Amino acid sequence: MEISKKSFKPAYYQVAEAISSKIKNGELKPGSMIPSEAQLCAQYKVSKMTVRRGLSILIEAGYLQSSQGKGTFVSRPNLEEMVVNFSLAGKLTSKLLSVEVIPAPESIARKLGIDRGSKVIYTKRLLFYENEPIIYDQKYLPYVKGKPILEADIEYAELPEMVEKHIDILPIRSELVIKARALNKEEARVLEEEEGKAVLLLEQTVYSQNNKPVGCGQAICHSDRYTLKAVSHPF
Amino acid sequence: MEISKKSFKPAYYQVAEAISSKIKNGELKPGSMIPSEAQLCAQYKVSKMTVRRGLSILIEAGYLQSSQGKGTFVSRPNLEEMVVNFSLAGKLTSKLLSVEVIPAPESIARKLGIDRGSKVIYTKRLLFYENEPIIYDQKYLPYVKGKPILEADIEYAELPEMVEKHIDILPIRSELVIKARALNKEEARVLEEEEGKAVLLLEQTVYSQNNKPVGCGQAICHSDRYTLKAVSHPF
DNA sequence: AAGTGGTCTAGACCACGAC
DNA sequence: TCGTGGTCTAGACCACTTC
Repeated sequence: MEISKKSFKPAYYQVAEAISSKIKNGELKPGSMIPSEAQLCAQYKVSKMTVRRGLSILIEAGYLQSSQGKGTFVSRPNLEEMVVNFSLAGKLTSKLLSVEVIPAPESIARKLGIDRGSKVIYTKRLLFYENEPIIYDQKYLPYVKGKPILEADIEYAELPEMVEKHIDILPIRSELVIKARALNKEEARVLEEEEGKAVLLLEQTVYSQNNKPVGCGQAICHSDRYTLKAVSHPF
Repeated sequence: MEISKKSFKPAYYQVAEAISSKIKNGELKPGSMIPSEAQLCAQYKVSKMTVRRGLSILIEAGYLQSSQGKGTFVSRPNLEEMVVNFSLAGKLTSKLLSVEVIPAPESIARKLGIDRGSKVIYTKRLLFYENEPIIYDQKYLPYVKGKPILEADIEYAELPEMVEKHIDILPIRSELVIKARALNKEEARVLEEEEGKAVLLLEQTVYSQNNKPVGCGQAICHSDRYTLKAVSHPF
């Protein structure tokens, strides 16, 4: 009825488009039930697997919700779950300020689940955009004896990459806590900004397979020059 | 070979688990190619569609990457894309401070793509956690004549919901800009906090089908009592 | 030509909900 | 019992990459 087999778009995608456009233009309203899979198969002349694959796209995007035995229903698109792309690098240039092996401060030891005073690698980086300092980035990871650290590897590396290289563990999960805070004296000096200025603070922790923290870091972001953006999961 | 048909977990899920555990324990290393779909079918004694469905889970989570004609390869899990659940409500209680129809201030008119001075609905809310004010929430949406606003609807409504009810447009996309800022006098009074204190500022804009902005808002978050959390897309 | 991933089918069977 | 979504199959065909 509606699906063109000659199109470059696959059939399942066309099904998703057809239904989502009916939602967007109001033909299908939130709360209402859409035609059953069997009906959609007949209507679009495609197989059940194809219909289901199309629907699954819209389900994931939050446009639809289905429950076994009842049917598939239109829901409001999920605009509360948003994706933030937390990549400090990209267009920024990077300058490595220092790399040290130090005894873990209390707060870091707690975060990493290690003994206070255990040795950790502590790196400081400054990230620039067009020669202006934007982000002051500090990372901590457990120090493993006999694993030398190459400064060249650190300058542009993100936390997960450093963990993989220097602890030889593949991080598989990451958490980010987003806060606001006032700049302290040292941070202000590094970021060329006034002390006490409000800045974004991004605290990242990465975890290994066993849910053990294997690295953490904080990024202090000059708030006039950098903002985080998040977007709802689109279709 | 590995898949139990009696398990409560569907076969495709077991395939995903089997492969992801091989990645996590290092048996399959980033960069390396995994067995072809045909081989996996033979190994696990399941059909191609089932294998592919399992793989697609890991592809979406960033563990795998496949390219037509070449193969499917292990990649580092994507830890840069993180999901932040931006729901102000939930366990918070809400108090509506005011609802007004006002001429749009310059900044809001620009955000909403309307003429400066056009009428907008302006709502102010205060959100509490255990009787402490946490978030000062302000919203703006175009005023539509003849669409009365029920205060009861606003007290707990989020922006997309308000837009849907009062402009009769279903918002399908949302953007969030996350900043840090110092509290001004009015905000400090409302949040019972000192003026100049650093706070998180969440600026949300919601869009209609045609990518037209149909509402915006800002949430000022008491930073000692509230932090945003984001997590990497897990499997 | 051979091997890879990508799409699609027609139908089977199951689990669940409403009647 | 019937209609719904959820899983799975065996095989077909296509598009792309490599040799």
